[in-house]
Amino acid sequence: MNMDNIITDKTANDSMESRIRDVAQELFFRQGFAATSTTQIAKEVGCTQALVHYYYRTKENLFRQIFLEQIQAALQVVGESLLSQESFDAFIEQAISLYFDALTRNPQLPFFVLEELVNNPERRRYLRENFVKKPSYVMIYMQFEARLKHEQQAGRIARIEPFDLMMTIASMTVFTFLSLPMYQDLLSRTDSQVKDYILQRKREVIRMVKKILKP
Amino acid sequence: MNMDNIITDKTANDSMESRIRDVAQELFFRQGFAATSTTQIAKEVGCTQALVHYYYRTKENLFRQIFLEQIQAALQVVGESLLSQESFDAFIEQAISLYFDALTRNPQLPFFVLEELVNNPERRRYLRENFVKKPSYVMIYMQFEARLKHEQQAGRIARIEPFDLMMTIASMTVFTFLSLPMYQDLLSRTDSQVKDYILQRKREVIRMVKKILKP
DNA sequence: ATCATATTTAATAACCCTATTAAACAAGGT
DNA sequence: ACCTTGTTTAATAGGGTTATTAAATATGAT
Repeated sequence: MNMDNIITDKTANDSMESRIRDVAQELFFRQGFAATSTTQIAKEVGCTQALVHYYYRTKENLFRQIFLEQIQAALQVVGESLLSQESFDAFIEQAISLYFDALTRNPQLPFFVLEELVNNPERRRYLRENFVKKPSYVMIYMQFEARLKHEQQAGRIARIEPFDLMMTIASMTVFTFLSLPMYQDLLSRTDSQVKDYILQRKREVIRMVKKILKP
Repeated sequence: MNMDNIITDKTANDSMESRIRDVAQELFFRQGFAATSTTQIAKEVGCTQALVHYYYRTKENLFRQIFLEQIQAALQVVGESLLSQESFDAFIEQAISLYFDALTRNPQLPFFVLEELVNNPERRRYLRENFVKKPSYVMIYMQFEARLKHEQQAGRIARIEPFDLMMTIASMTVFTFLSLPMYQDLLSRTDSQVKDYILQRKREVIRMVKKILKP
């Protein structure tokens, strides 16, 4: 592998290594870990299956790399939203909007993460070791908690546990995208109708959360 | 297969056929379709793998049977909750409570249904043909819609689209259980703590939905 | 006791899967 | 031109997978 390569943006790089990574990601997203084979990945890339193993040695390895990157990117969005210095209401609005936009760009992400965490204790352990323990991620939550408590003491918003607020926002955001294939298919919606639906749902979620937060 | 069998309750019946079904359900729930093999099912039942195919011919067949039963049972709960003749607020409270209780008894159900519907267009088509079209299920939704509109015209609750209200309740209920393994594992909670958490979350969801519905 | 019917097993065909190995091929440096 | 290093392929070991088949075993009815 050429480590002198100036281009480090993996998505822009079209080397075999990154093409395998990209195709693998797409297939893991669509089908999950168990239903995706290295043979299928190779076929879709247009190389031999041995090459997939040459670069990543095992399927589990390839998966983990993608998995961590995705989780990291997702947590990044959550972290950034907390940097807002505006009023709490504006911050909540901005945060929800940011989540919706991030997931609109990557609608399969919630399911991908869920699938591999729900029925895989080993991966949850891996996640706990690599992220939840990390001070930076603990800090993000504590910051959110402090800010909420502060607003409550000032009487500007209603009493609600920080964890409950977080879960409520996560629920409504994530579930919108989890149920999207059902929405589209069962109600026979076009892609453009789905886009409108997401925007409309975003507005509605913001409205509802604001109402919940009213003192 | 003995069709004269008086016992029709499948869970109480310990014939090989139903034992296979029960074990298969447990494994499909825990691991999903792709990660579960008929060999594993047979091993857990204590019979040969050929027997699994003798009764159900294909793995897909066995899966579908379980899948339909579960969806049917889930929709049953939704339907029943609408029979309530109490005030709208009481009805909402009762409905959410019912969903939470149903899922507490069967916490893997949301993920099981999701897993197989999200990345399987073929199963979504199957579901649409078998359920969404059925007049009884259309009726359930229309009943809910009519009742909500009626309350709104009377000025007793705030303006909100029936679909949005339904999605909101579904989001918060379903997501609680989807995220349960993460909650338990990442925060190192005991089973009893998890139980308390579910109850607490149920109360909170009811409280929030009521607040959203306030005029 | 016999016979039909239902249940269960052993054996196997015909795959597909992961991972490794050795050999072929490219490209750049000297 | 040659050698080194990195890339890619063909071949294959050693599994596991679904599904079918024929043969063995139970069960119940007559």
